[in-house]
Amino acid sequence: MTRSEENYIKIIFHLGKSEKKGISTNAIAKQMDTKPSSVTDMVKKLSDKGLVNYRKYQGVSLTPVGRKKALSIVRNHRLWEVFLVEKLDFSWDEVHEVAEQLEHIKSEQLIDKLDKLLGFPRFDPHGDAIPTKEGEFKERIKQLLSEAPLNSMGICVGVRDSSAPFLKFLDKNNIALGQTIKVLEKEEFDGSFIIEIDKKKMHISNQIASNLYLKMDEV
Amino acid sequence: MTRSEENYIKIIFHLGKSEKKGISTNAIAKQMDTKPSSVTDMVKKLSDKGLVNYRKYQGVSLTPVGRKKALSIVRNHRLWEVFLVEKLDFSWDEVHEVAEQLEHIKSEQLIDKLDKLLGFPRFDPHGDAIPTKEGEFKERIKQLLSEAPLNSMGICVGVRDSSAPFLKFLDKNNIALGQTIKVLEKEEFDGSFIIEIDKKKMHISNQIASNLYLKMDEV
DNA sequence: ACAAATTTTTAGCTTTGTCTAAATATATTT
DNA sequence: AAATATATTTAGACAAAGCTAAAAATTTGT
Repeated sequence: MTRSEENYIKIIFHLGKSEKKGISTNAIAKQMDTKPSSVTDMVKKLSDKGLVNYRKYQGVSLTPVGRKKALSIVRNHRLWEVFLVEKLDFSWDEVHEVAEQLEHIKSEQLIDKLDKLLGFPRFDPHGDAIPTKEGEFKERIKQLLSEAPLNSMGICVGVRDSSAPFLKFLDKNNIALGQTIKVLEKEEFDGSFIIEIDKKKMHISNQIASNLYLKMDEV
Repeated sequence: MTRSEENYIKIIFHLGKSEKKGISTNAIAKQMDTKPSSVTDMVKKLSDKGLVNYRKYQGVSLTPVGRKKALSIVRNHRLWEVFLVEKLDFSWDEVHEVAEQLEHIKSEQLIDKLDKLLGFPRFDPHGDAIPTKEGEFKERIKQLLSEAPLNSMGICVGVRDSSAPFLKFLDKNNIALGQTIKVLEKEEFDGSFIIEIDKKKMHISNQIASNLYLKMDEV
């Protein structure tokens, strides 16, 4: 598989998660930053190779083989992201571009050993699940902390209110993107929560909880 | 610079170390595993870009800019080799192929941080010097331990006699490829040596010393 | 249901890096 | 120094992956 083929497969995979029907060449073109006509060409090639299902004008979807391949690329990408953040002190938002290159390195041994070095992580720095070597993959959902089930765990991935006072509050309380948060209790009276961050319990109001996005395990 | 251009520059650099005159397209073709005619095409392009000096039928050499670029690629390659051996437990002889891919990843920040993670190593697992970020580079020479100057240090990189008894002897005495060896004393009477390995002194006969290759610093 | 708008595909061209076969320079031998 | 051998370059072609412009299919609006 060429690098370009791998990129197409990866993007079709990501688009396919939200869309149940065939993915349009237009949508792919937008993501790949290329023209729809180029996509048509490539999609035909991928179809000939048995990686996607394609019928003219009807959009594209991955075959089981294509999906397996896509999962492997996503696995590489996310493992490298963990490496960059954990071992090389990249920050959260600097890793994507580099991981985009590293994901194409071809060596099964390399990925196995990298996985081991990192302690077999299950999630990347953005809170997204890392597919296993065998291709198991359980997507995590982004949701508001206030809507998360009790006793669930997740990673803080974003804010709804990005006003200065709110961000200041988060900073003061050591709540940062990428942090693991466990939802312990909900007080029905005022909708406030008790959560655990860094092995410390803390109490947050409903207003805070309704403005923090987490990536939670499906429970 | 494309990946292919980088590979040409790298190979011209390596060939240029032994050869003082222009490098022939034939020699490059052999190393690149391609045809001389393809080399001619590429070499013209590199010449247009100011990376090599080229006159028809007269061979090729790197310009200062080309050399700088080559050193950067060699630096990447060797740093990745150190990473693979030190951090991922690759063995000595498994690293080249993977490093060949990793060397082309484009991110200055990545290499800086990798360098730091590895503790700013000066030599790769094969005992070859790693060019500095600034492009300083002092080549190491492979020579027999028996011919190394006193008080010099080097890395064991090969054997001249590869018979089973010799290899067995090395194994028994914990002398392995990749090991750092310091030459302490030479006994003129029988040509034997006192060397230091792993902070322990040991005595070896001239016969052993004349069959071990080291990469030594130029002194 | 039919015209208009949009999406998708086709056809033909470009660039990069390669190849083969033929032509031309250089090197070697006698 | 001429003849032969070897090395190098040129010319023309090809595959990959992209583009533009035009044609065809699908979807939308009335």
